[in-house]
Amino acid sequence: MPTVSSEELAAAAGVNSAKLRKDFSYLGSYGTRGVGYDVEYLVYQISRELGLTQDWPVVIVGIGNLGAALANYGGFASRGFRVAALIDADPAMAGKPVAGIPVQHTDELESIITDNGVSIGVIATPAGAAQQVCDRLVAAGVTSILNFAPTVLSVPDGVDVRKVDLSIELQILAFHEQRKAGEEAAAESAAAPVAATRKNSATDQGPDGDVPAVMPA
Amino acid sequence: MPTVSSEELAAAAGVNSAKLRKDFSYLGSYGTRGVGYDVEYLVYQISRELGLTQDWPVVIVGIGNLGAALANYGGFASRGFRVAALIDADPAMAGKPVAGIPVQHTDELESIITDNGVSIGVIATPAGAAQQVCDRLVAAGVTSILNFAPTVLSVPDGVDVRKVDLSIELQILAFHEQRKAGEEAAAESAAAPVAATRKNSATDQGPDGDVPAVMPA
DNA sequence: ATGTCTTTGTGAACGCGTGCACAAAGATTG
DNA sequence: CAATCTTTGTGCACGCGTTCACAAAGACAT
Repeated sequence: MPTVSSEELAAAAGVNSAKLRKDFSYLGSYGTRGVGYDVEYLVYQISRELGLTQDWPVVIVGIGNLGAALANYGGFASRGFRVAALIDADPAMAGKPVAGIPVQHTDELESIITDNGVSIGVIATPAGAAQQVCDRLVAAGVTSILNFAPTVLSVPDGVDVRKVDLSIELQILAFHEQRKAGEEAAAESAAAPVAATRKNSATDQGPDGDVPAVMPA
Repeated sequence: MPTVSSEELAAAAGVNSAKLRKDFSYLGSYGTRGVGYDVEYLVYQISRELGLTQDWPVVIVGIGNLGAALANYGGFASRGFRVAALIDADPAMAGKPVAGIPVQHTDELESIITDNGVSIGVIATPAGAAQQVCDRLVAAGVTSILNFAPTVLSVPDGVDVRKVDLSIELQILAFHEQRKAGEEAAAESAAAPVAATRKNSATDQGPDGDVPAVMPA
């Protein structure tokens, strides 16, 4: 039976092993003392907790470049997501297959949501159409929305919205880039250490961490 | 002179006003006691600190759906980014304009980087090509990379990488969706409160916050 | 000018999460 | 079966960031 110790996992993830054990303990006691964690069982338990073992039908609204990119993105299926439908307002798109799935017209939105029991919607429309699409999705029963349009959506209580701003990551890189340049001509401005930049781990390639808490766009 | 108080800003952002004032204080003393912060001046100071007042030439490598979507994305220009070039390995793409910018062949990569003084590169290639493209970008002088390919890139010290995984946000939504469903059939599993989900503010639509620290993909 | 009122900037206290350190548990060996 | 060794699960202490609370600063009214 293949196993891993918290120590090994912690080293790989660049975190403290005690923290990792404590985090796992919230999911239950899945480890064996003196041995470690059964890899397969652990993966299953974490997958289950994260909802990866369920099948999540999603609809993508707005099949432009971004919508098409999302439809083609392979990472969805492996994470338990199933693209139930692609929806676009352009009648010329209707019926045309993208990533093997025929695009349907916005008129069908409500029936698609209902018939497929969709609770997660992805908005990849232009900014102007986003709120309207959002309202229709919510009215049809969607309770989670992933928004790629550059607008803050307003939704009723009980509906989750996550906004993805593709330029924010670039901005963070530029921020670091600027600091790199600044260090060469170092110590030009005396004090003002600017919200201490903490580096989590050497292999940190993710969002979160290293971003100032308050910094409006 | 239009001004804002830390109290107003804090309310709008859903944070504590003292924290906001302390954060601002790291940038210097830009407020006036009894009045607040001069909006225009504050915006300028924050913009400058974040590097938004500089011009950042970027190259986008891999002009598929995603690359094209990025090239068309309006949010870049307004944040100080300038798409210096679009690069693709497909010779058939060469010369074809995307978002008004002609696509150039991978052969030109090094000269483009050098000639334009590009320090930030965006990788939107398939997973298989990403590391190779990354190596060439770095060799040519790029020191910050935004990676949309589903691969973890390895880079030398001094080079920043940020990986954007479009499915992670969906996964977070699915996680919450699952918990919503679980609450109805509540208290089925006794204890195990699972890493307490903290909600930052009522209007939180952003990444960060509300995500478990350790949770491998 | 003097007083009052508002809001900043920050020292100090509090609270929470992280990491330490160890007892308990179980595997493994003789 | 006893002894030893490894690794988990967790109580506790420390440290850091958030929040409180207030003195200082400046605007504005009288």
